[in-house]
Amino acid sequence: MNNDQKYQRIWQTVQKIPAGKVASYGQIADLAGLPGRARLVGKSLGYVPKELLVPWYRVLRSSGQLAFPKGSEQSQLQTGLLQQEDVVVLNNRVRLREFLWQPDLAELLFSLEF
DNA sequence: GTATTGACTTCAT
DNA sequence: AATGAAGCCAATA
Repeated sequence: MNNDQKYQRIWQTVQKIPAGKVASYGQIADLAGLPGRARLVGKSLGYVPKELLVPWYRVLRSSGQLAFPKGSEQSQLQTGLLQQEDVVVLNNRVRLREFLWQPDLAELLFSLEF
């Protein structure tokens, strides 16, 4: 399996995150069938083609922290996009107890059909 | 080949 | 709660 395919799977998986919810890099890696590859997920989100419409901003660290430093250009953009869908971002962090995406696995894996 | 890098995660302070 | 070390692993160089 080549890189493009891995990236495609990651992007597809990220597209399944519903508006108003967030997921962690590691979680997306697992769901995409690439366990242990959290860092690859981050990398691939930097490569999303602009015409593809992947909600990269719904992906955060396992701690709920945004991946970018507080106050950075990117973190501000991400915060804005999340707040547009009523996700509360406080101090560069999202409350996972409230906003973490918890998909039905059987349904999700079927809908992905790798 | 080896070495470094990183939109990460976990565990121990 | 915050910080840092160690672990992680594919992609690059």
